[in-house]
Amino acid sequence: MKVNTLVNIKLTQESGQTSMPPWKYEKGSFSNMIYLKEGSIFNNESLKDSYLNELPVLLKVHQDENDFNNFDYTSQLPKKLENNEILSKKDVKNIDRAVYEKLKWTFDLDFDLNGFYDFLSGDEKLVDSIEFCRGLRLFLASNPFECLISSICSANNSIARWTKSVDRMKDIWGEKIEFESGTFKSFPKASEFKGFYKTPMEEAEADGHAMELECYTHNLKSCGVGYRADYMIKASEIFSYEHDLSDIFKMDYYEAFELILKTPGVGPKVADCILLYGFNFKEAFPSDVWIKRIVSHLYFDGEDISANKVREFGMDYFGDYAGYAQLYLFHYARKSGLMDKLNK
DNA sequence: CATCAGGCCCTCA
DNA sequence: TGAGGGCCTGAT
Repeated sequence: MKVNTLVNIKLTQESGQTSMPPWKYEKGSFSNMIYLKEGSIFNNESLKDSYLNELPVLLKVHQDENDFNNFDYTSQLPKKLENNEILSKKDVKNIDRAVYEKLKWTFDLDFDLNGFYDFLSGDEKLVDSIEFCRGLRLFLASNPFECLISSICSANNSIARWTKSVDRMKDIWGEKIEFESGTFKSFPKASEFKGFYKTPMEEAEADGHAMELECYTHNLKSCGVGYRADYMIKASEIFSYEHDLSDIFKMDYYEAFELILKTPGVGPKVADCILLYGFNFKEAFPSDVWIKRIVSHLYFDGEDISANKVREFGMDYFGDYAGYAQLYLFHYARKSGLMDKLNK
């Protein structure tokens, strides 16, 4: 299927947004398994039972180099459904529609990017960012819990490290689903996550120390998350028992911010990342040290501004464009060489 | 080998 | 209510 919309898929995938690691990249296509949760997908009762209204689908997105005005996508059902003639025409149609909705969500395709560029054009400090970032969009979470853990993992960490950690968690604990194009793994649910071992020692004790300690690698520390393992376990407990993450979809920004900020390992910057990349709250302005440096340089004459002041400035100055402004400022600074200059 | 980046939590004014 | 030290890992 072809979609005609301005978007740079590769740039969006590789821009380090904490919704999830980049998808599997092969021969110019990005692939990922997503779950369709719409209860109305199936008419067929046996399918409803076997998948509890969560149907895994492989989504593959291809874009020709340097043509950012359109892209192609295909979807595949799991192998065990492939030659399943019980799928009615109506089921197939419902699945196709749900896939397209998920695709639009993932790359924020309904956002009026050219309207945003009109806004940037009115700010002489931002107008150059358009050419450096053309087609960059939000990369929205397929799975809010994965976004929560990714975001906690990203704190005081590098993009390369947190993406590797999250991929490793999927590899160890994810549900394995076979597709014609290969095997994919899901991100584990909060209710499973809260039972994971934190350290090799915990894992070894549960196993009666049957092997050398270094052989135990199915635990959070072995994923390279360090001291964040504690935060992640506590966060998964909170969102298994006390709160349902999807409740955040029903809240306004301020209520959601207060709630998510109470999660261990989640401070103001991570909270805004979760709300922006996980839940599409575009008024969030995640303020990390880079945004702090860039905003200080561009709008405060180099004066050292606290992260909290930067956040307030961004939300106030950019309003509903705050999230996109943050995304564009970061990548503009990265690509234009401004970052290297500010790092001195 | 040492040093450093990175945001949150905790302690102490 | 804000300043500052320590945390864990991987890159250099």
